[in-house]
Amino acid sequence: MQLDARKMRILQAIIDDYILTATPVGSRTIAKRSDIGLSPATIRNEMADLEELGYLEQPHTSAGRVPSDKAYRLYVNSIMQRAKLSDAEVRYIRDHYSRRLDEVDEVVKQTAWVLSSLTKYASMVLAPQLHAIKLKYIHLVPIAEDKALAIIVTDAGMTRDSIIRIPPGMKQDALERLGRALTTRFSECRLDEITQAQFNELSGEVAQQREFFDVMMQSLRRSMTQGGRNVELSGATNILNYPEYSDMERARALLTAIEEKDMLYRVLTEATNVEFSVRIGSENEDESIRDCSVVTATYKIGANPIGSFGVIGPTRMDYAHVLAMLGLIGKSLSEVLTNMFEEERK
Amino acid sequence: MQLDARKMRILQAIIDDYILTATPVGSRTIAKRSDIGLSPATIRNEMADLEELGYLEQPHTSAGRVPSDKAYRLYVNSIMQRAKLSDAEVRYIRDHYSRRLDEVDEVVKQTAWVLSSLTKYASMVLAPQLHAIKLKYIHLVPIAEDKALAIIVTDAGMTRDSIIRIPPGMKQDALERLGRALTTRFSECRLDEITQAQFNELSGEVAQQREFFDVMMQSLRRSMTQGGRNVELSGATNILNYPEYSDMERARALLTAIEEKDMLYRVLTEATNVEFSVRIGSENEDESIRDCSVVTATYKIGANPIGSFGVIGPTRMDYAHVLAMLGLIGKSLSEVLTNMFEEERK
DNA sequence: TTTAGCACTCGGCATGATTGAGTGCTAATA
DNA sequence: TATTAGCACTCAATCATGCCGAGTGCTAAA
Repeated sequence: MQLDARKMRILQAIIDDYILTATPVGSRTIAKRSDIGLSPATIRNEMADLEELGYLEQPHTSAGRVPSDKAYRLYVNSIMQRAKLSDAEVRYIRDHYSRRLDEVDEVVKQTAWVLSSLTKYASMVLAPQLHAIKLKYIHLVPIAEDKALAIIVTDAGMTRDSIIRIPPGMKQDALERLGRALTTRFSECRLDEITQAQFNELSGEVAQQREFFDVMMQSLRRSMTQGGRNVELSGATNILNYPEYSDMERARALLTAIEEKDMLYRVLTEATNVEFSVRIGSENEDESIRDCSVVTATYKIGANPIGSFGVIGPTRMDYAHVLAMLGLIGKSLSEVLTNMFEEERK
Repeated sequence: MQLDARKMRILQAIIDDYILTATPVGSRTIAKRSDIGLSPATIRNEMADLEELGYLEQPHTSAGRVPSDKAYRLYVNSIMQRAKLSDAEVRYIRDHYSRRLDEVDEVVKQTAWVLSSLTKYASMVLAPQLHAIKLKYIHLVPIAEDKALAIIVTDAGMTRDSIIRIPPGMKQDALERLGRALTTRFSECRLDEITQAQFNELSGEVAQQREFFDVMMQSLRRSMTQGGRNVELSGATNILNYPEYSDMERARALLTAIEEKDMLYRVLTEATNVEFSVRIGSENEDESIRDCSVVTATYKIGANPIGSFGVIGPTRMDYAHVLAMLGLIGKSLSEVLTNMFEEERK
């Protein structure tokens, strides 16, 4: 069902106004806008049509109209124009990412903070899913009679290490051979996809070291997974500023759901598959955020999408603006993280 | 100014009632309690006295009385009896700490969760301040031509390691000598107290390696400090359940202050000096929590107090009960962490 | 097809009366 | 002298009431 141009314009005007004011908008308000040039009565007729088509809703007779989720969806898909960030915004973001940042945690927190303070919505950042990154080398270096250092180097130039106990009697050259064998077998594999089963496929001398292998993988995997389920949150209380949450019960329900983080983790991991995602109200899987919108974007290390981040806010969100911000922040975040690991490689 | 026994009993009755109901308590309510045996009129006289002495406050004429901060202080210091946890509570705590927990982060999160879900207040846990822990050994082990592994072992049996580049031409035995020199000099020192100045005191061959030392210390310190400023938060939205925060403005102000975490970090680091601490309303340094109470306790690794944790809630908090919980949780937390690092030593 | 006009709806707000919990004071009582 | 009953008074909370204004739908005229 295609809407004619006039209905489109009226709908857009209603959405624009509602995003700004959060109060149901009436026919007079729209009529007064210079660029429409129709009387309230005409607008009323059109509005009645739009309501019938499911784009508008009336909280009660004698109130104005409110855009429905369907309207926002149409807005995001067809009406909305790409927004441009203000100079101040661009500078703010640039500034925050040009600072010295040398801990992943810090960058993640920073991002959450920048995002929530710029958008005034609740922001969330999924920590990098390092376990999803690809292996390049495994080195095994003896450091004492019964201990060795296992070092893995990944795709993106990141290294992780871990001290492990080695079986008595294992000599340096055996260790080196094992390292090489593992490297040829598992190079290009994702760390979380390396299983015992795959190890068992290996034969010869290497196959003897199964127990040793298990311990090593567990230890390495742990140091990669480190904080991988972590969701950094910022500005959750921002939502208390929006009149749609002036009702305590609603506010509490949403805040509680956000604070739990489980749900956010679900939403964000799913969102790691698409560069940008917009979920409006009832489009959300999760019950507790069916009256909010969630907008997310992904970030990368090198060329691998490795995590996602975004905001939660009322459905009358300024989608164009938020998307523009997510774009720039995602770019900056990816750069910083990529540099961080590249540098580690040296 | 000592209160006579009867005033004491009346005050206690008022506090008990107010903690339960959060509504100003009147003379009739107290008189009806079987164990007092006085008429409302008498109680009124006593209440007037207590008000004059600063233990009670009246929100307005014709309302009942509300205990003042001073009253709670008296209650905590002199009236309150040591509370006993219910079997269910003890079991709940025990259960949560007997699970397999092998990441510090996890234990910290767990603690915050247990605390907030049991108390129904907002809970906070300061991550272990590992930089405050004492050094035992420094080992330096060559692993490649230009790289070595620096390993430190602490007091509590914890180890941390870090790969560092070594100056060209440095041989294995020189490395070992340096390690020994550093160990004798810095054993028993806190990691965050080792400065370049102290290094400069060293003389001979070792003193040549100043740059190398700097890099190493920085790298080690970073891996110890890891997450040290972190404050884990849980159940912040619990405070929305208390009628004292049914006013949106107040609720938002408090939630925002809590969410910021800076203030909590300040409060908790300070609280790491005393085993238990109770700060009632205006006793709090920080403006934003002058109408709450903060109760904290410390936890240890081995014998070293290494962090603290606690709750934030309305001043009419059930102090005795909360303190009992903090006691048991602190004990469990200390045990788990101590085991964790002891085990690492093996 | 558009618009002016009109009757109608309904939430929000100010007003005012009522209620009830609680107080302080005074005078009687033990 | 300490306690208590009685009474006048205060004040927040609650509820009914009426009014206002923003907004609608419908009809008839342009």
